[in-house]
Amino acid sequence: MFRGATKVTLDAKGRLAIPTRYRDRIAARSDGQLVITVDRDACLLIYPLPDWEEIERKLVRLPSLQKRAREMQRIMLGYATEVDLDSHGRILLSRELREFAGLERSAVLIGQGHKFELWDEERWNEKRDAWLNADDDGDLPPELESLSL
Amino acid sequence: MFRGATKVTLDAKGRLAIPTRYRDRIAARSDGQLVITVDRDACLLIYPLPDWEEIERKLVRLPSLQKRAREMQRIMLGYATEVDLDSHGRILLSRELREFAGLERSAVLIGQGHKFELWDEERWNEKRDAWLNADDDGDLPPELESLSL
DNA sequence: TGAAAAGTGGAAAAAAGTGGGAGGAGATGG
DNA sequence: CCATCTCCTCCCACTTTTTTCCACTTTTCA
Repeated sequence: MFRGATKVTLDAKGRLAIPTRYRDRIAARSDGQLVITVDRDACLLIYPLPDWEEIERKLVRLPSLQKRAREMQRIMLGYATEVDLDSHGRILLSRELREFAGLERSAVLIGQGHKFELWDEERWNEKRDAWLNADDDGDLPPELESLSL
Repeated sequence: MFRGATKVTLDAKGRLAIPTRYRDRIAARSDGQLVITVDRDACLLIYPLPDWEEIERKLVRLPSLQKRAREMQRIMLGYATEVDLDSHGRILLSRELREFAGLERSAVLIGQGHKFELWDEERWNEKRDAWLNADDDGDLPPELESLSL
């Protein structure tokens, strides 16, 4: 399980150092191979290669007559880029991916189970605050209401 | 069961000494491994690893189509950070977590059953006073009204 | 009041992050 | 089709951060 939020910085060439605590797991799972694609919420998704391949199989099987499904497929597959960790544990984000997610220098890497999300720091803070402050008296899904933390 | 409120101080590196009376129980339950994440009320939650893993299982099972559920999941999993007690019973709080909870130096550690809450002292005092002074004649949920203390 | 335990801070060593430069592949235009 | 230029990639070196370990201070309990 990937967990936890880490502030990261992109250098002038668009390189991003993966936090050390994740590297062993990535090396073990996919020998340092990752796939990056885009998400609806203007962030990037980063998967170890085998996990991505599973997603990909599901995507391809989507009924391609449905408009929404085709759109999803086009976008997620279309942006999916395979990258390797360099000798210092960094990955290179293509210009296209950076532009899509509005990434300049400061970013936040969020562990989400079997994948990561990468956000421009400012966008992340805004979204997070919006989610936290959302007033949801009464309209919380029952599964969530009853979840005692 | 963790109980009681303790004033604690963070040092310049963001380290926090766990009060001694809890250490044996933490060592027994999780060999000194804790998971820290964030709460909606701008404080941190601290769980022994096995207790957190149970929460995590529940979170992952949430219906991921529901927007609110996904948001909760993103934030709680996203901030969840695993830490170990050092040789002096201290844990290190990452910059990200400290910033989220507005933690500087003075903090309050609150025992809450199977977890702890960690508050910036000033925020805690304000919130506590606000809760105590809240006037809620009649609009308490029935579960609470009928609870005889 | 003294001894022991806990709390606190700091220094040194190790590791990670960051940036720059050289070499090479591919693109572009003559 | 070749020459040249640009962009990308790989590698090295330096800086900063993190971690670990130790020492001193403060508190607690006998």
